[in-house]
Amino acid sequence: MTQIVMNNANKKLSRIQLKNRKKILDAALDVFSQHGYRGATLDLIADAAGLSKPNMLYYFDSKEAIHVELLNALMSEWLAPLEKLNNDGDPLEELLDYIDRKMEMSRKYPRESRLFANEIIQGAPRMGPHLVTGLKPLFDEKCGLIQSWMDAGKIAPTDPGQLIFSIWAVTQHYADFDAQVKVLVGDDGAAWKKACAHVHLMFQKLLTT
Amino acid sequence: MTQIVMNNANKKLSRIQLKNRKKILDAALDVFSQHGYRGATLDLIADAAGLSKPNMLYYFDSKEAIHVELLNALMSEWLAPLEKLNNDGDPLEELLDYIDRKMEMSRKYPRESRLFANEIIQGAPRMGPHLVTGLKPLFDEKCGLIQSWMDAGKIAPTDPGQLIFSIWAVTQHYADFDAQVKVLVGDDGAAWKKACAHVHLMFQKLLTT
DNA sequence: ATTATCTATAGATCTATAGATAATGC
DNA sequence: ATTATCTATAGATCTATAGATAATGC
Repeated sequence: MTQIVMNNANKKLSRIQLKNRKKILDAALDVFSQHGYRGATLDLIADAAGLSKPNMLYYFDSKEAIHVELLNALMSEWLAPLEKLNNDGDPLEELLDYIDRKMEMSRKYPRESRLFANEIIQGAPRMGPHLVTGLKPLFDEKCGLIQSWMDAGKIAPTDPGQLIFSIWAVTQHYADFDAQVKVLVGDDGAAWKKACAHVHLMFQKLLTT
Repeated sequence: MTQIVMNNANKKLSRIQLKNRKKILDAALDVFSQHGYRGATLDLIADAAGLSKPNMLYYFDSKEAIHVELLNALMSEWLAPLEKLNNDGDPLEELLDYIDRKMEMSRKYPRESRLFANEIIQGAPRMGPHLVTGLKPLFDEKCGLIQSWMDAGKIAPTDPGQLIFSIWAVTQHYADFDAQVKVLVGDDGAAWKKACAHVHLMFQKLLTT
């Protein structure tokens, strides 16, 4: 199941290759994030990409290859906001900025959030190794940083790992559970502003004494 | 797609009927919550239930009928903890109790949480009407109650709806993203206690001034 | 008599490939 | 010459049903 994909970077791609691969990946992101891996079909993806099914398989070896490519790309995009968290500025500001960035990502990239959520909910069958090799080291490093801030009395003490979980949970909720949020409070700009204000306030209180 | 299922309650079911339906629903909860609707197959469910596929379809008309039955049952179980939130006790205590109940449910019923999450992430294709008729009225009612507590100065002011979202997000995260939580902090009892303590603290701070 | 289960399979859907044809780059 | 696209279809998987047989309740 889990397979290493040699993403032969030294093979030059023509302009058409690049353009069509991009179209396919964008279409696949639509379809996989909405239907999950199994619910997605090559027909749906090909239609969305505006290509025939066999032509699409000229660009990618298989359905799984498309999915793996998406998850690879997603992992680095997903880690970026956390990577930016560092010791340069004021700890509280750093963390609140991180939270704001995550809210921004939820609004701008809900498909990516749902792709990830689908994968994790189903037990990370194709992403497990990525979590161990990519996410965990970064997570541990940032937990250490946050712990040092707490030890120095710069922010209120709590468990750093659990803090990160709760940030992820709250911010990604707006992308992943959008269908529910829409039913309950609508999805106009006003609701979104309330959401941002609430989330900001919540973590501000948590992190100050 | 969306269809009303007349769950003829006046048709008496034999003991075998009851037992086998229960076995099927339990197996289906396993399979649907892990693989999503499309990823689940009748073969997987029948195997898990210990019945042949045709025999299973003697008890339920179709794959979708099984899923609908699960979602129906889920909706009431899912609303129960929120329903208990009322004006009897101290507002802060009421809310913190609700949060503790939700954490408990995440630990005890992760399959139900994931079944629900799968459905919502994919746009609630089979549950949309349930959300409108079942969840929304209760949500609105409890938002009103929480708002009245805030107005009376019993708890710190914030948006009641967003408060409920953040409670759901944080508590359900431990069930839905369990695969990720396990990779990052393991899943021993110690990690769980930390989680409960963190979540409790977070909302306690949020709700007090 | 009614309820429950089994074998066999129809019919739909889905991934992937074979092999021919058209378009493009040098 | 190489790259890209198309038609047609093989082979696997999946939902659901038909129709026969076994088990159970009165």
